[in-house]
Amino acid sequence: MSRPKEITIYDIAKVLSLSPATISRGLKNHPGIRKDTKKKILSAAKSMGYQQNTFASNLRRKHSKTIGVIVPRLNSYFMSTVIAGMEKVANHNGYNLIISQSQESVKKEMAAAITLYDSRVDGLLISLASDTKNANHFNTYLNKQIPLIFFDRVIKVPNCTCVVIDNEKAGYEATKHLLDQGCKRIVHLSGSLDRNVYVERLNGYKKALSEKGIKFDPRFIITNNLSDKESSEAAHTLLKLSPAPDGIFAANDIAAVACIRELKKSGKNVPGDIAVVGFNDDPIAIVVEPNLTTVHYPGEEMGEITATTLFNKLMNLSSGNLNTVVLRHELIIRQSSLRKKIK
Amino acid sequence: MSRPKEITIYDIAKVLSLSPATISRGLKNHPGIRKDTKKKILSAAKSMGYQQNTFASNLRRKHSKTIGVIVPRLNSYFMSTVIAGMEKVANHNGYNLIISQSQESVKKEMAAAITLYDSRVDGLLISLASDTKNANHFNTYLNKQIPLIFFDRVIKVPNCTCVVIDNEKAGYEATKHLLDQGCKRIVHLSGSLDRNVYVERLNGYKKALSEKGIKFDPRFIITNNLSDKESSEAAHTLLKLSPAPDGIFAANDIAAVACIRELKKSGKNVPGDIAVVGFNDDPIAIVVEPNLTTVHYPGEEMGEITATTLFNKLMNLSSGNLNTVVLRHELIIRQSSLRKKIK
DNA sequence: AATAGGTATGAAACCGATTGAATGAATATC
DNA sequence: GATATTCATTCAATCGGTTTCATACCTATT
Repeated sequence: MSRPKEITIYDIAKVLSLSPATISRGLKNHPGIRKDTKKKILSAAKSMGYQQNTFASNLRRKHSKTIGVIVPRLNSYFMSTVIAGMEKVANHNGYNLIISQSQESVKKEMAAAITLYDSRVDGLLISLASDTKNANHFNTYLNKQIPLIFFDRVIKVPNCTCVVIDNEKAGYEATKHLLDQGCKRIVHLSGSLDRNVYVERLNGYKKALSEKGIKFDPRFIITNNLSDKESSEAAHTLLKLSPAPDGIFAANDIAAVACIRELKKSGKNVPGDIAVVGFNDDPIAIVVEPNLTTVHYPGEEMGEITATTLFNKLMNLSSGNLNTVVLRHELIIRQSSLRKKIK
Repeated sequence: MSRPKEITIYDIAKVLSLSPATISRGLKNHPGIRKDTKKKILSAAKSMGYQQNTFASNLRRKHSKTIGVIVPRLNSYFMSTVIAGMEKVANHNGYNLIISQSQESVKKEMAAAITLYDSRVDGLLISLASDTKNANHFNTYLNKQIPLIFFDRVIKVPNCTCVVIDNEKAGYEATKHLLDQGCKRIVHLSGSLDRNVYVERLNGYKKALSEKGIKFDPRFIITNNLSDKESSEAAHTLLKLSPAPDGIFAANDIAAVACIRELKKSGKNVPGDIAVVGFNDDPIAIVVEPNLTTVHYPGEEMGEITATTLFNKLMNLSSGNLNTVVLRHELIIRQSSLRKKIK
């Protein structure tokens, strides 16, 4: 019943009458080992069922071949796509991914940071919780010079790369598009204004308005957690505004779709009465009717690039020292905002 | 530039003039250490910024406090929800989650199994790739008695628990519902028939048909990868069938929604001409028009229960020895299949 | 006072791979 | 033929926490 004993390099050494040092070197293809010895070692290892003990190796080499990921939530389309991209790159480089959810809470984010630190991750990829105000809880990493990469929901920290899109520009484009469609009173549905992504989208919104000479009206900004539930409520709040809004720019697609659903229920026509633009290009965008105009945002690519940047940094490549990586985004115009023919 | 040195229990021992053994014991609340000594140790550890080296600990104790997860893909709503549930439970028990994607390929599944084995995971949670035929690549785990739990896409392996829903019953209910709505020629859109979930749903479909005395027609079974793309094509194939089908039972919601979209494009009325039922209850189900009738399937709960079962097994609780855990599912009836008033 | 029992701590081996320095053998150099 | 150089392998220390066994000290028992 007891577990069969592990095969170690000592066992192999004994069988081949060599020293453990030679086995270790042979196994990792060290140049100073003769080719036929290597071959013998490899085949013995295989036939004996040797599997290396990562702990011993990690303990000695002081790295883990593991990277940590902290995200607010795993179960959004965007986030799972990002992580799929990271996993691909990590796996390809022989690294493992340890994933933690902050559940949008700094407290859990701090706890996760500590746990992952104890697990001696070689680097950390982070998308911040909605109520995180600063990066102090990552100081242990900074002191130890363990690379930190922020993606999507980022914060400026010296020597840490951020991987983002140009949220302000995207917000500007989304809003400008609504204005171009003849909207005059655009509501912006936003998330926590502690987070760059939402502040910047809001700034883009403001910029587009001011460019058109439209005065910014704070009553037209509704912030919530952008969930289906709270956004449905927001839709009703927004219906009571007067003068009535004729456009909505929502900071994610879930919120936009919730609004469309509620507006339709209340007998409004989308885009006729109210045009709607979302953000993310989730799969629901092409399912909702009318199809949702939204900002496309390359999730998998963001994951891949974030992970690649980390590896570059770990290998001391200059490309790992970028301050910010800005990915392309694209406003995808569909029916939910189209009041005019596209010129 | 060099990394600041790590604080070890030896450093603490020196400062407090105690032995490393005492520090180790004090830190983990060993009963044989005096209370005030413990207090001293704890406070010194804290003020010196001690963080335990997991590798050293794992090396000695021969466990990793890490569990491995292998899934076909991360970026589906269902799967990310399952993993969110697992992460919650793991985190709560002080365990980390290492996640790998098989990308629906046995080869990658095998590679992931090896990597995770090398990482000495304490247990493995698996949902199989679409082309996996047997569980031989998990033999190393079985030999070492490392617990394996399969979820959703499972295979029978001695001593391994499976966490599933009753797919046959769900398939039966979905089909029966269509029959009750007056459908006579129901197409079943299925995935790889190497996978239990799809075979069982198909069996349920067959059972419902035979119960109504309807002869099973293999031309009415279309199998593909259930992606949006292939399912759109399937929709066109199915439109050419004669006699024309009047119902579709799709094995996931993505496929069902793709069908609805294509059918509508071709001028068909859903549910009037063709009633549609999906599987999974993805968020798109309540966005597509008409809203999709589908089998609800508790993702987060499945993740939590799978992880909990593993922990029970690790702690040798009898509840960890169940052969199969079957979760509740529910057919949620919405517009896409409703041709009659609900009685 | 001598012995037993219990408690708090320490010494040292151990987990298994890695690696700088040392060794020995074979080959090259003058 | 003696010395230098190269090559292949080994020695032994190291990473840092855990754990078994031993030890020292104190209290309780007779």
